[in-house]
Amino acid sequence: MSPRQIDQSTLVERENVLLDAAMLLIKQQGVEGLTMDKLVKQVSFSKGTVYNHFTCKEDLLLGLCNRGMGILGALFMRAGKFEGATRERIIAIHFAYLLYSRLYPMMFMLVISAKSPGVTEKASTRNREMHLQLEASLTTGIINIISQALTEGDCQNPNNLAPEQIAFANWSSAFGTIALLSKDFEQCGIRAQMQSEQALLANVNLMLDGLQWQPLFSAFDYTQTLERLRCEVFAPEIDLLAAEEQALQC
Amino acid sequence: MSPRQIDQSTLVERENVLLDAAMLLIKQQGVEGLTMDKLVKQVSFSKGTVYNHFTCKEDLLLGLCNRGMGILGALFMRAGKFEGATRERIIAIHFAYLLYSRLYPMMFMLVISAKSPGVTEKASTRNREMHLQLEASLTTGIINIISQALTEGDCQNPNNLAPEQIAFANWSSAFGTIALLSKDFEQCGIRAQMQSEQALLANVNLMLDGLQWQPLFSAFDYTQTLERLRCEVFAPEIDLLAAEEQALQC
DNA sequence: ACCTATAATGACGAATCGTCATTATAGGTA
DNA sequence: TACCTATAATGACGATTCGTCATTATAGGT
Repeated sequence: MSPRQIDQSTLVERENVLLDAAMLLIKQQGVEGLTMDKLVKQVSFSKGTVYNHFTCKEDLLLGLCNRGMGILGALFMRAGKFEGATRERIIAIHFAYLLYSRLYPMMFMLVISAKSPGVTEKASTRNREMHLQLEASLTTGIINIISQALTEGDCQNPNNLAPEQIAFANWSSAFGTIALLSKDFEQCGIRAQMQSEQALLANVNLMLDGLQWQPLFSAFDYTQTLERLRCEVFAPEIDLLAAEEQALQC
Repeated sequence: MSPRQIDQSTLVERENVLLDAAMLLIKQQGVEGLTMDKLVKQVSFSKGTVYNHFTCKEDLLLGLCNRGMGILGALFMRAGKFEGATRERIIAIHFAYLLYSRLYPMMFMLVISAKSPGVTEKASTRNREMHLQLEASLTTGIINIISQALTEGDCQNPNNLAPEQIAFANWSSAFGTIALLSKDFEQCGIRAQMQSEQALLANVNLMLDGLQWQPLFSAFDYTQTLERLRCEVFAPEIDLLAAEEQALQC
């Protein structure tokens, strides 16, 4: 009547094994290097079983994207707890996004392709719903800070934008900046990293100045905020990046 | 001594035939639907000849991307000639970029993948160089407006950014906004279009306000600028979009 | 009429995706 | 214990795709 029922925990275990292997393959050979056949070879079970977890390659990609959004959410959470002005907290979130894009460049890019109809249509309902949920979770975190800044008067918002519009402006700015910067990721090295951070800081501050979000860029030393973020909040991630760079020796 | 020399003009002719066919395939079946085999079937010559024009699929994609950047450059040129304040001209360029992304959504996205190492490495030197050249041409067009605004005092630039940094901020903002908006392109319709335009306008104006680029958003009716762009400068493109929409009946 | 350097062809091998007939397995039953 | 069955796992296979390269065709010169 109930033969060979599989344990739910081993199921998620295996899914993690698959995602780990896929991330490793991507790290080694790029997104194009990720192949279902290769993935099957890396793993202790067969192709059919893999396709039992992910209905198709697109579904796997969306699964990877979702895992990344989970990681990003955790980073945002820590950034949102930064002790300082609301504007500093927003900057902290932008910084977290930049860190994420450096730690998992391919996952960052996956967000784009995951949104393209070619992927979304083919992926499983489960992963699509999870994706929407994760996305909502990320944005509400940001909107909370914005709402607080609006009510407390930090963000004077002269153009009377809705909180969602402000969140969208932030997201666009960060996404665009990082995406365009990411082409320079090849030229890695501490210097390129610093330049990325400076460019990100410049762009986000322009936008926040436009919102009249106090204190304005000219009235506060936000490089200090960045320094605190590097040393206090995100020290582990910074170390991890440095270690990776050391390993690559470039 | 010189048998069977092919005419240079037929060569570019054929390349255009190939690019046309590729664009059509993408329009019909998405980027994933573009296949070298399908492309060969669509044109009057054989696979070997196709591979004589484009060394590999990535090279073809970069070729498409370059063609798109040429089109975009032409749009930017017209936008830059908009008669009005420098701030209006910058907004005109953002608007041109949005139009481009709506006219050729896939080409807009190609810029991202064309920059990924997986594509760049494989593409031919010729197309890579052309890509860099086109990119430079696009940015200098923008930087010219920025320089003018700086010298004339329109752009007060309180944070003392270099013109290149300002150009990067503009590009990032536009790119990020449009890329994030493009997921909504499926829900086409006039209303979605208007919303996109409003969102783009809101974001770019935040950034320009941050630069203290006169006249500030609160001191000028920039929806009027948009209206002029729609009716005067880019009427043909607007009509084209409307016609496409009519054809799709969605 | 013939020759030759170049251009065009498309059959092919390798690699990929996803399927599905077959095999293995864990629990229930006699 | 021996057997049965519903579910899980397997991997060989067909269908596509990419890119190559041995073969064929062609335009100009002699």
